[in-house]
Amino acid sequence: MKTLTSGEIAKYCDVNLRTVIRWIDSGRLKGYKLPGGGNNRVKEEDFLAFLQDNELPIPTEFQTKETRVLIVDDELQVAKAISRVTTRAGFKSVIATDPFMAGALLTSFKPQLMTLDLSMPGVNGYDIVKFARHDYDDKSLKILIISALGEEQRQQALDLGADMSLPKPFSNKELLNTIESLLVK
Amino acid sequence: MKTLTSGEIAKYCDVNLRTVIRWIDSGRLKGYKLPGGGNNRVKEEDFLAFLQDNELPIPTEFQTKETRVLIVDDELQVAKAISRVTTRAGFKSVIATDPFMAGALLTSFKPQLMTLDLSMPGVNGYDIVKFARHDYDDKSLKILIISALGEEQRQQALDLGADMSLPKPFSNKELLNTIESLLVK
DNA sequence: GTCCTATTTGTCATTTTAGTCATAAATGGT
DNA sequence: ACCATTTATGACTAAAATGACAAATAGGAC
Repeated sequence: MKTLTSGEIAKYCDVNLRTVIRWIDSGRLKGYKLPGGGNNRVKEEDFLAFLQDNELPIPTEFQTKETRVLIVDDELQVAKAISRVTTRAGFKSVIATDPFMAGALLTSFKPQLMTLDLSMPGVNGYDIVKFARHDYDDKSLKILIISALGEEQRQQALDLGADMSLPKPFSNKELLNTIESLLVK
Repeated sequence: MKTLTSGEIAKYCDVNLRTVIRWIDSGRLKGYKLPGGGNNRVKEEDFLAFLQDNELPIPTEFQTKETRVLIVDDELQVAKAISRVTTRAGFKSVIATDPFMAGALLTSFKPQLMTLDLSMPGVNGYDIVKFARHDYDDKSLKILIISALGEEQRQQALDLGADMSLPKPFSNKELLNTIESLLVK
């Protein structure tokens, strides 16, 4: 069970240490004292409850991190099919049907996984993989290639840094298995 | 996460503390209350949003020192020509030659100004303008249309929310004057 | 322009809360 | 056991909240 010191809470809430101690002493923030001389400790769950009850902003470290999936495919039907699977699996899913939106969503939505159709008009899918691996800051992004192109082209994308590939057409089960295998940490 | 007190905001906005508290209480300025007895805190980002929304002057402490320009043009020669002018004028300049990069750089580089070529293969320039005006958070982004298309098409982009347009070809002087007129605050 | 009204902002006194400082104690690591 | 860092505490200072009221401002109507 993770606990926090008064000083840590002070930093998280951007207030003075003295203030945090007063919150604890007054009972507004539930905590307990160590035997030694009375240093305070607060259970993480109590801290979170405290933040919620008082409508304080929740530090990014404590935000429940949902898993986000970005689906890049110019065929809306295909994209929606993928989205249905990922949404049902509990992932927050967003669709980009053109390269501009793909770029915009990648850097703003910051997904943990991106499914990428290689054959989109206007942009080379390989370039997107290259970008993600060289000029994008989140190297942990998983890239799943979904393409009707041959094995050879899909392999090329893998060589550039994509994590897996799936030929079109695919079954929902295949898709889900592949995605979940990529997202286990 | 940096936060501000009501007093700090009062100083920044050169208004009375009482007034700031009323702004927060009325919901005009988003903030939250500390558990103790209700001292207010405002997240820095909320304060900046508040300043922008109400077109208040931004204190020097919060001003972004450099001005960033994103140049979207699939013709690298043209893009570089624009970049030379903007860089020489002291702006940090970045080039996107395809729509994916345009999207990625718009949301990560967060430029104050974007020059946009309307006729790029793969994506409709109008859609980019629409995105910037409807689904993008920084409404203060200036959009300068640069296009060889006719007056009519450029006007259409302006109707969608672009700030100015410049026909191709253009002189460096024209370009610089236009950009600087857009960036004066 | 003047007058009127509604709204916003500022002032003041008071109470409460938060921050500062110095000192002592506890904690974590070696 | 030792040391560096962090925390607790009390006393004090600074800052913020609040209500009541005054002043300033904006917008209409004339």
